[in-house]
Amino acid sequence: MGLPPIDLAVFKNEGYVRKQCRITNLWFWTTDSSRDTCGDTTEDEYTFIGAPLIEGFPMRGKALKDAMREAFLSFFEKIEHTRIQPYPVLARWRDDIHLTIASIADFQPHVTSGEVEPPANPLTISQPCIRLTDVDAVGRSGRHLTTFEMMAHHVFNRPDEGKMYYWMEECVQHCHDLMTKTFNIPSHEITYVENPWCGGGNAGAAVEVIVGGLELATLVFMNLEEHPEGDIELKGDTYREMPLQIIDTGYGLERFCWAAAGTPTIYEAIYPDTVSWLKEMFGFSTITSQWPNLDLDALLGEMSRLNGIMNIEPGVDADELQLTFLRRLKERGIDVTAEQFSAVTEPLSKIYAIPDHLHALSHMLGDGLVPSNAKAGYLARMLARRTLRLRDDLGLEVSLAELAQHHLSVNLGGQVMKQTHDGLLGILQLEEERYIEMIRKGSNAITTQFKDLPQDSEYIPDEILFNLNDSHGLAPDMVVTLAKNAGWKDVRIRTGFAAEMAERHARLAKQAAQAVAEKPLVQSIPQLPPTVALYYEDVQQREFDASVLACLPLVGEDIPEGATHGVLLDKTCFYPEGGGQEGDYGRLSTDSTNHQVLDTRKVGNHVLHLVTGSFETGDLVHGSLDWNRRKQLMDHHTSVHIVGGAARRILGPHIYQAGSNKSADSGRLDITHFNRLNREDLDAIESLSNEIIGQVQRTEKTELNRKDADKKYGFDLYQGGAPKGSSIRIIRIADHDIQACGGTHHDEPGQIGSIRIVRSAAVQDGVERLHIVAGQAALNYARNQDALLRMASETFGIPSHELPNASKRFYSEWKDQRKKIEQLEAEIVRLRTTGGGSDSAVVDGVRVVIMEVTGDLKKMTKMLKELTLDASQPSLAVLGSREGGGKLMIAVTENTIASERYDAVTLLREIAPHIKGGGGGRPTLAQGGGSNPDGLDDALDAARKSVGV
RNA sequence: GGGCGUAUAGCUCAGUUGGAAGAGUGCUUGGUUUGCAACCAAGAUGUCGUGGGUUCAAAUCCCACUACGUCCA
Repeated sequence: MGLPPIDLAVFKNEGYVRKQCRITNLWFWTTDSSRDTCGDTTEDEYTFIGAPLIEGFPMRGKALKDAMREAFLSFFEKIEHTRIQPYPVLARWRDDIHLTIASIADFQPHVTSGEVEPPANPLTISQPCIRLTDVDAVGRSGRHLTTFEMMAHHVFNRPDEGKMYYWMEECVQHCHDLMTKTFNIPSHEITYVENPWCGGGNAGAAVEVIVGGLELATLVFMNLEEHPEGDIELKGDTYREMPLQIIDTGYGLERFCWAAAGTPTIYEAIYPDTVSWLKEMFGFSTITSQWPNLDLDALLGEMSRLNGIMNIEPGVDADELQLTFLRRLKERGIDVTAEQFSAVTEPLSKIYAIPDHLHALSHMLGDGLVPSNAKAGYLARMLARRTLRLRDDLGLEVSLAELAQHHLSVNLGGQVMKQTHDGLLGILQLEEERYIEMIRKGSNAITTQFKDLPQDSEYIPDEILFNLNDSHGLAPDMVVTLAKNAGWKDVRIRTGFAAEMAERHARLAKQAAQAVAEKPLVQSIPQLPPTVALYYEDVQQREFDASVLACLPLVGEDIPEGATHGVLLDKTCFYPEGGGQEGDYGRLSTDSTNHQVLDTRKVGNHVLHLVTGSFETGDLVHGSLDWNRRKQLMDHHTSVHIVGGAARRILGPHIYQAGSNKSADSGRLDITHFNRLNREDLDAIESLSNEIIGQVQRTEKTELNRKDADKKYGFDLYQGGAPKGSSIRIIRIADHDIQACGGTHHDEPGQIGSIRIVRSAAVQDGVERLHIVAGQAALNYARNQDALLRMASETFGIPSHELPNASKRFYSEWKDQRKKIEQLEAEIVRLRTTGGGSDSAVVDGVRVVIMEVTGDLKKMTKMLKELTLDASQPSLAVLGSREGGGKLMIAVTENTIASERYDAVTLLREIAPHIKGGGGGRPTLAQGGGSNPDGLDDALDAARKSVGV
């Protein structure tokens, strides 16, 4: 069974009739009984371009958005909806998405699952969203955006608890009233299309609101959840009703603005100042003035209309697409040549995309995101680089920071964000520098990789393009530009390459997605009540009595050596590994048995003690913690919070925890930051951290439900990642650091003693790892450092404070002396070979030197250079050494009678057997070694014999 | 989270199948010219990122680490 028709009284009262679309087959409601398309098809063109459908909004840009948003929100406020402030665009409360992609994302997963109360009910909101999936179409299509605001009214009904606010009838009525009364849209311009929605395991009936060919809003009635035994079938899956019935609406703020402005594209409605600023900078008027008869607004308007009804598949050939456009424009009375078309639309599509990208960047960085080469930060870098390329393609002489500054003041009205404006511009300045560096390096990579490619080549081999893109960040069309500058005048990309590269990336991503599931520690956990956690009530407690509920043999791979069983108790003060804090160790004992606890883990709601033997179910056990370890873990965990807060105060509001680990030896804290940290930064953070230890008396630990926690502290609370469940445990160290955390912490920060930041390392670009030691570990670290210094200074026989200078001096002396030795060795060779001694002879005009020397192959090479590199004295040299099992090296002077007469490799092969070895090389230089140094004399004799001296 | 790549002179980078460590620029000295720039010649500068391994022989091949870059999710 599918969904029943959406047959509402409100439609009939407003004069609507239900019809089926002849193109999409969807059912829709309209006041025009002759209408046979639903309004959102390949035959329904935009009707509002040049003829606005929403009246009363003469302004443009930010003022228009502000007025439109206010009209929407106050409309719903008047009918009992609570206005909610927008959430950040960085979805910190979720671990499945980086960016807020819809208003409902604010309430997923905990509110939509029914676990947590919504902040208000019903509520209205205008939520800035970012979607990067269609980033390629932005600017080209006339309507695509990466950033938009989703205006919404949401309702969370619980009919089983008697909480029913409103459902379809009222929802559609509100929507219709808004459209017709607030915005004065005539009823006949509005169609309501029935189109069921499903996604993420939920589904429900849905209505699309189409005005003038543009989908302005969607009303979703989410009351179904995926279930194998469900009796409702949608798109191949079965669903059943769920207790929560949610109204999820989405009204596109920018689309409303467009419909009110009637501009050729959406960008002129919402970013008019930026568009004209960039047009002027680019010199757009000099292009259009070539063709005074060209009606630009008509052309762009028709383009948008065509884009609205044409389904442009990704990967479609650009030339072919252009021909289609030209043909269809001509049908509509717009006569434009291919040359005019490209000259106008190409720069414009770039100009349009820039403010959109800046808007997304401003929001992301404004929320404290740091650009990076991985995760969410990469999305910001990608947008920054796209913007820079658009700018470069247009040849604009303006920095990214200047563009952003313009955007912040013109399109965001100087809005205050989490990140400061200076901080934001500074980050973009850095990004531009990296971009320039990437292009510089990329140009080098191109000349290297193109080395074997003839200068008149037309196509670049696929492998080179893949490689340049993936390893050097050079998109194919960028490669073409750079290659042309470097002398390959005719290169271009073959058709279909872009699609193939996308496919290749998709294939690789698919392979990577096949993640390995972790093996469980035990076969299965029996049905038991959750373990009572004593470690929160009193973090100082180290002894307790409990009864054994189950003792299970361990089966997983990730178990400590010696552990055989996992023990479940009714209660425990052993902290299980979690939130980056390692598990407790200790001992469990009864009167008769006594086993070590080698680790503690969490399995569902249960704490599993990994022990060295078995207990009987029902045993009463006494547990005792390895207190030194626990104390040290708490030192490190509380320190990590304190250091994180200190870093935020010293480095800026973008500091966010990207991960952490606390072991007995040390703590690790990964923080987001746009630069490498130097020792001065670390010293400042370290000093502030130690001040906090002295200043803050108590660590405040509270438990709040999620709704109140979000309201009170915001989303910076979730430094350690998105917590599960409706109840949030909050650790507050005065106003210095407040975060949700499930770990064990000192009641008094002073108990840590001292904190040292040992060093920092880069985990990835934009994420810096701080290594921390605290308490006893800090002391141990200092002792170890002392020992290292002591050992080193004992070797030199000097006091440790002279180590830096002494080591510098020794190192440079070592270098000088090594050079001296090489020179002397060469000198010895020279002396032994020029005196006419037994080592040197002349055979038919070729000097022959055969002698034993000391040293390895490297040294022998130097000597050979001395002997054979002088072309005025043709020479053959055979050197032998007893080092390392015996070495032989033979060289002849190149391009002389010596090299004509003698072959170094042949001679080497002839004599090498005497030292039981082999070797090889080139005819003028051969080297080899063996395992019988005693045979060296024989080998050299054999050489003398062969040459005839 | 996964893939790919890079690390060689002060700087920017070549280095072919494992077999003699290179270029450009900068530096020093000398010369020519001189308003500056420039030109010619000679010379100096190397832990081939670190640590292991394979080999007679490693900048080169293998492994680990460190630093950096880049693409995808």
